[in-house]
Amino acid sequence: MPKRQQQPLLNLSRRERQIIDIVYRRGRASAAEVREDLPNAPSYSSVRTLLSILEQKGHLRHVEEGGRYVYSPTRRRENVGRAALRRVLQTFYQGSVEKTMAALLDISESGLSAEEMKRLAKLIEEARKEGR
Amino acid sequence: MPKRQQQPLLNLSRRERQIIDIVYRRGRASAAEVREDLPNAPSYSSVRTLLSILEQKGHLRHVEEGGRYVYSPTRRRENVGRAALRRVLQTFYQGSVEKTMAALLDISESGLSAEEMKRLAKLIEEARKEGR
DNA sequence: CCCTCTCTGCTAAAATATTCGCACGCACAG
DNA sequence: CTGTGCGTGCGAATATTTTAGCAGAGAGGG
Repeated sequence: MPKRQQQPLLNLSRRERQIIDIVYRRGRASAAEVREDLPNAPSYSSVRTLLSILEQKGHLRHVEEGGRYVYSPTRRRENVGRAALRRVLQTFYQGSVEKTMAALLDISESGLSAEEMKRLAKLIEEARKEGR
Repeated sequence: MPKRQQQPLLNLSRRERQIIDIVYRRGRASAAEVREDLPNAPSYSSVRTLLSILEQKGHLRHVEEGGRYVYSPTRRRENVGRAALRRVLQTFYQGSVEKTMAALLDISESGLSAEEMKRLAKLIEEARKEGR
């Protein structure tokens, strides 16, 4: 059985990380779009090179669309997000889900709608019932 | 006003990131301890070099203790954690606190105690009242 | 048909990061 | 006092990352 690497994304270089983040945020993106979002954007050429590398490493795939390449992640956003959450949880909140959630609530000054609050309360209630 | 960099930690190289993560997890650590936790650990000498660099960049500080250097983060774990959370939130959950929390609950198969559940429900309730 | 624009693949230089060896200082046991 | 163990700082080789230039292909306007 091939040993699965737990956190492939943690092995990326700085630029690679920035780029893959952008692709995850957007869902899919062309080289030009990625470049738009890059801080201290290098040349178009450089961006393309990095995208190729990321594809070669298996993190991205592309489809041709109107003559240009549009990239998207190979791993589901959901799974990668979970891994990232776990890392934050362990690194900054000593593994405490409660602490992390408190921080999360704190972040959202922008406001959770009453609707969302309700659904969240329900989620927690359910989790409790399931004895998790 | 000096322009404050939003995410200094995002500008770190791979090794630097690994190391600073370890220091945050442990709270404080000597070069030897950091080395223990490093995947594919390089020589002790290399670890020390990286620690110095991180200190020079302002991410770590050290105190001498029993003749050796013990490093700790300069920025509060709390703040850095929040920034990291924000990033995950934006990158993988489209900025939805609700989605992120759902994922967080999902992660914690290990179990939240009834106590924790209760406190969480309360937190959410409070947030709601505050109309956030 | 020809020119122009935008894209890709390939290649190589430049910049950074990563690694480690060596010399020196200090504490302590013998 | 002297040798040994452990830690630091410095300097430099090596490896990786990052950048960008150049040639060729295809689409579309005039």
